[in-house]
Amino acid sequence: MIKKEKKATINDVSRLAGVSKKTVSRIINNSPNVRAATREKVEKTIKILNYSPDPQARGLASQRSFLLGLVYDNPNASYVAEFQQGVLDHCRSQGYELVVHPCDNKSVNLAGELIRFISRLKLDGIVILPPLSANASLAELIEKSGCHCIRILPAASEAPAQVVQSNDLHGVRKIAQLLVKLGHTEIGFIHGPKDSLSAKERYVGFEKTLLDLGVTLPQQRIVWGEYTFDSGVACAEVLLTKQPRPTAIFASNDEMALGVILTAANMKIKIPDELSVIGYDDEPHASKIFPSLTTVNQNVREMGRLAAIKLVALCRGSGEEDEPMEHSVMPTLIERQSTARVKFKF
Amino acid sequence: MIKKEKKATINDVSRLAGVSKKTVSRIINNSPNVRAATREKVEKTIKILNYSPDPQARGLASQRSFLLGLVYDNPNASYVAEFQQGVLDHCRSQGYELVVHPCDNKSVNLAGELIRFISRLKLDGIVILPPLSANASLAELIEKSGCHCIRILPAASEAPAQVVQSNDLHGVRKIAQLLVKLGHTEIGFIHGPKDSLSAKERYVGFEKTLLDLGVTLPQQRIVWGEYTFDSGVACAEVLLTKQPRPTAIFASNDEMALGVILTAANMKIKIPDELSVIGYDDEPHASKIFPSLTTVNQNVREMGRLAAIKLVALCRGSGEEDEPMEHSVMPTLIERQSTARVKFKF
DNA sequence: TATAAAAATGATACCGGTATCATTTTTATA
DNA sequence: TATAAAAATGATACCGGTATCATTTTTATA
Repeated sequence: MIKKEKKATINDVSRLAGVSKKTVSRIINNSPNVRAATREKVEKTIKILNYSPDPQARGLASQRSFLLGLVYDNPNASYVAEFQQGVLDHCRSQGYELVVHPCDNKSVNLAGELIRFISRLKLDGIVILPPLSANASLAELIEKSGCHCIRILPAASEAPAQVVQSNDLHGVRKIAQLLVKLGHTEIGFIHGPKDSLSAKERYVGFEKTLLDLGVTLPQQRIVWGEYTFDSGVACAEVLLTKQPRPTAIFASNDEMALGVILTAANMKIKIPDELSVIGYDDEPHASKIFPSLTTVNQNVREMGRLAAIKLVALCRGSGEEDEPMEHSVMPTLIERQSTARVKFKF
Repeated sequence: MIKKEKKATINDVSRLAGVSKKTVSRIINNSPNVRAATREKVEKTIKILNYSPDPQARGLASQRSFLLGLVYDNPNASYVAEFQQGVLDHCRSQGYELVVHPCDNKSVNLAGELIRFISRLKLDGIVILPPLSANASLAELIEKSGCHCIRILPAASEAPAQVVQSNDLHGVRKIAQLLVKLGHTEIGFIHGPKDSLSAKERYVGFEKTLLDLGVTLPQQRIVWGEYTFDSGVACAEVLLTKQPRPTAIFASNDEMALGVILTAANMKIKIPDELSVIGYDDEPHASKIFPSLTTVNQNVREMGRLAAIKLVALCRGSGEEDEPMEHSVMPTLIERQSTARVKFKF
């Protein structure tokens, strides 16, 4: 039962169908100007021979590859994995495969390296994840090299043409609303890294929404973290030792929120009775700790799917004329145990 | 400063170097029978033109692709991401790129789908992660289709030829030794899924080591989980309500151990004073919860690197003759806050 | 119905490498 | 030094598709 039957080629198909191989090629590529009868006949033959075109040959002849690249330097494995899954959700059914390419944001010749990667594999398109995606000139360079390029960015940051946005504004608005609804007025905020677009957007949106709801976020309640667990610990220590103590802390990502929870535990501060904590990202473990973490799910997989849809459309050269595509993904607030109505003030 | 200079081809190199393109090809592929002087001359020319061969053309002509595949159906994103990173550590410097291919273990025609994936892209080799890797006939089928294949498996399970092993035996031995050293004799064990090789190996090795150290693991202290958080919660409830209560629980993976920790917290059982908990995997959050989790790090990235080394060697056709390669990766026990010396008995 | 224009199809070169086998050059042997 | 064997190199076909442009067929118009 060895299935080592030789793969059918375009020549086999054209011979059996009684047409030229160029016609078969037209049908494979959905070119116009093929009679319906011819198309049907050839498609039947393709099915009979179980033919599928050789991507390498196709690529060599047409200077394409039917490969997409995923470029990232992201410490958050689950983010990358989920995104990757979303991309594959769409692109595999479209005949594209995905090549993953982690790289180093601090690398001296990142652009050169990426260009080489792209040209070596003749990638049809790539998706750049944050924080690499913040580098607009990098994306420009890549576009210039003839490779389509979708960047993942927070909502406010850029024109939506080659961008898929996570609507962080919406996410932090929900958070601010929740905290105010629960009666919190003394709120601490842990800011993300200075060069992070999402960090900035989360800050701006959070503060503005609070203000709209009549709550101020004073400077001494804002501390700067690095999106890491350790920085979360450090920031929490600062916030929780200042008097009066805040009754709630919003950390700009889950990683730092976990640091807050740990620090509170060490300081015997009860969550959520004495302190509400909110994160952002809904990492896999956010629901599996005690107390489980109230946070925002970015719907990363959906973002990946959207990015793939846009990218494949671009590669097919049909991006512009079609109806404008969805490009912003709404995050979802997820309430868990780490938030509660204010009981005391300090 | 647009760098749209046309990519140099093998013809450019051969012309400039004054040799035939077949000779250039020989040098690219490290073929024997090339004079040193010729090689040097051509290599200089390659450098001057910044030439690198087109993988598609190469693949089309030689029926290879210089692509490796990573096939998995693994719920643990960080495991996959780390492994992926390890593979790339090696294979990128060797001129190979990585195509990721998540798939569904329960899919009816998994084998067929994988074979199509491989033949479409003419993958040179693939790595299969657990639990898919347990399916020996799948691997055989793939080998038969002409694609090299490395499986990741627990140590005891198979001949090391096309296998990279995680030495779970070593890991659980360390765990048993730690628990006994801390004075535990009333130990609960949460078994992994029935069809999981690692689950079985962890159980067998753990029980045997305990026995060697004079501690028995009675049947009623063994409960069956599914490597999921929820099953960990359920198993913990069973173990912690039976009298006498165990003073320690080893859950076969971190996910379930987190369930134990949560359950203990809900039952007001203090960790580690009243209960020691150990997991397996060292997931990213194991160190970031309270109490932080004692567990075993599998050195997944190193396993990925090893798998890539073996796979690339196989693809080059040099797997057999060389010195036998390392094929078993030793895990590392990591002691954290969730384990302590026995204080009470129940 | 004849003819022009448009649509459908095909012949052939080509993408950039490697494989095969022939030829040339070098080295070893008589 | 002549000759045979081995090593190095090259000419050409080929991998399996697409692009270009020519040719054939169909449709629209006079």
